[in-house]
Amino acid sequence: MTPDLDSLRLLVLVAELGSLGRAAEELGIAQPSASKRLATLERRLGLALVDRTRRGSTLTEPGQVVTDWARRVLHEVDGLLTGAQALRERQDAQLRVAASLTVAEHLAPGWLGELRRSRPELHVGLRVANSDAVLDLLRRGEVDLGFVESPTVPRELASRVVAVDRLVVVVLPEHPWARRRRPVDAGELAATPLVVREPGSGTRETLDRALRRVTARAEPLLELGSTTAVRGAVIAGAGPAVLSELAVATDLAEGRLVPVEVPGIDLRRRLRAAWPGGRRLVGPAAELLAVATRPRR
Amino acid sequence: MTPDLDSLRLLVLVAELGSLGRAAEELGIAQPSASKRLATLERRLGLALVDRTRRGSTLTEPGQVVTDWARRVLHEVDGLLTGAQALRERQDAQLRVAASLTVAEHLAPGWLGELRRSRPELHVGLRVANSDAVLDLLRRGEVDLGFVESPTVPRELASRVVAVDRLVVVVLPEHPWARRRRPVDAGELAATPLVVREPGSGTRETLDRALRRVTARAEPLLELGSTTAVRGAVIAGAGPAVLSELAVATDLAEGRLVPVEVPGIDLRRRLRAAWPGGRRLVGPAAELLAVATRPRR
DNA sequence: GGGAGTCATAGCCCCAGGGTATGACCCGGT
DNA sequence: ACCGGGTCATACCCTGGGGCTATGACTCCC
Repeated sequence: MTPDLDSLRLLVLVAELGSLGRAAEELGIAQPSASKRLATLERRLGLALVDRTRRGSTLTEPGQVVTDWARRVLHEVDGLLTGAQALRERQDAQLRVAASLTVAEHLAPGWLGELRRSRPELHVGLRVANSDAVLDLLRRGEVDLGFVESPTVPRELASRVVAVDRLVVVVLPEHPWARRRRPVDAGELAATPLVVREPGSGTRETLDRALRRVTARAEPLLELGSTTAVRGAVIAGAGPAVLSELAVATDLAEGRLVPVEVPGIDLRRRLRAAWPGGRRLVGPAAELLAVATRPRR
Repeated sequence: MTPDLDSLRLLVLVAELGSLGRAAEELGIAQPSASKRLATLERRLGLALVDRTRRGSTLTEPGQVVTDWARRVLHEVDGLLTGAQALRERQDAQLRVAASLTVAEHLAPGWLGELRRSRPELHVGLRVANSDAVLDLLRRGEVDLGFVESPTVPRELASRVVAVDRLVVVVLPEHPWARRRRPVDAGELAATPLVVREPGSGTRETLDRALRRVTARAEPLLELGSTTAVRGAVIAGAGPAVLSELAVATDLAEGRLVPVEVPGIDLRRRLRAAWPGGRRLVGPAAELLAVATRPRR
């Protein structure tokens, strides 16, 4: 029922090389194996994906679409694999990186993948820790570059903003806030019981700081220990929540969750790279920093 | 080396249920199988992902990150699977949909997945065709709802804008346009050889229309027959290109490509839903339309 | 009419991953 | 103190998917 990733890889290669045999060679398997593999993939999906002619194979019209979907799957898989490799080599690597959870989950795989495109031989080690622990690792010289989401970094470390994460208020599409014309204001948000992260988490702190001025704060509806738990509660219909835009980007894109604008409060959160000493970064660390600070949308 | 998808699914379930045995039950396999599976996944990735205690299993710190990455992979896989199912059932389904390639590749899987959340039993069939062919299918009554990217629809069909796709000029981060302060203007864009789609494609038409006023048009650098081919050429360093924002969203997010602002020209393209007759949509078609037109970012 | 290219089929073999049976351990209740 | 209910791991067997080689069918081009 579920296709396996190697078959998807094969499909993409066939699409790019135009020949089953050459795709097989690229994958390091024999041509008949590839032939059989592709046949079972087609059988599993119930779709004819490639037209086999005597002079090469081209995608059918459903094959084109499926191949594009397969590329997206493989892109995520590659992120997982490079991320896992970096986690595995966290101690002895040429470039040792530490990142807070938000950065590690959403940004680091992309950066590492991008870095590997230009420096395939570079071994990068990744450690995940909360922002304070990342700063500690930097001070003790156990990592070369860190990514934190805390608003300040101690003065013995150099730092630079690499991205701005925005917290967004999200509700289900059925929720009254999703349709409302008049925007929700800060007072109303504060007076509404929300699904939130536990106190002490970066997300919660940013929210509390943004609502500091507002006096009438409602009790939280639910306090949960992870971003995915909060997201799950919202989708299950618990109520509105405040979450990192990075964490709900695909939910927003697909309309599963709806963002609610709340004018007048600042829910932005700066994600920073930090490194030891006042000295200029050189070598691999500088390259990763360059990748992370590239201009975006 | 590459993990298989069922193991990733198992990992996510363990994370959500807190118990290996319950996850196994959910997957319909025996507990020892799940135990072994998870062990081999950990061996393959070289990471301890879950802490097994005598009263349940919880994720380790690397396990949390990997699980989140796994969720992203599975999300894409689910899109592929629902998409493939819809393609397979394109003829006899309760709701027959036709979509242009752009919509089918980037938007349809999400919509269908979302629709299936509320209506699990609904069979949806999907056909992929260019915009003109979609309109034909609608006129002949072979589909109930269509999605096109053409600027107009014939008056015997009803329609509604569901999304706006923006074409963006993209270059590699090394390209001079990526760093430049002074924006690129329409004349300069038109005078620069670009990697573009072939004449007749929707993307090319939108670009040509936007640059219609400009007299000095350079010859294309390359004309390629698919969006992915164009994207590949840009990444390989061929030169600037104009591509749908939907197609390069992840490239932009990860800094692999850099968008170049070109003030003064309109590269937007409206994606529309269309359906037969002046009558109001009812039933499944109306539900899908509602999903597709939900407010976004 | 070969030669170079495509892909499919046949037959063999191996191991990954499934299942059952069972053991080790922890915890809580009686 | 002990037993029952919960956790997960190990041992063992067996099946099937997917790898390989050898070969055939076919096309196109020179």
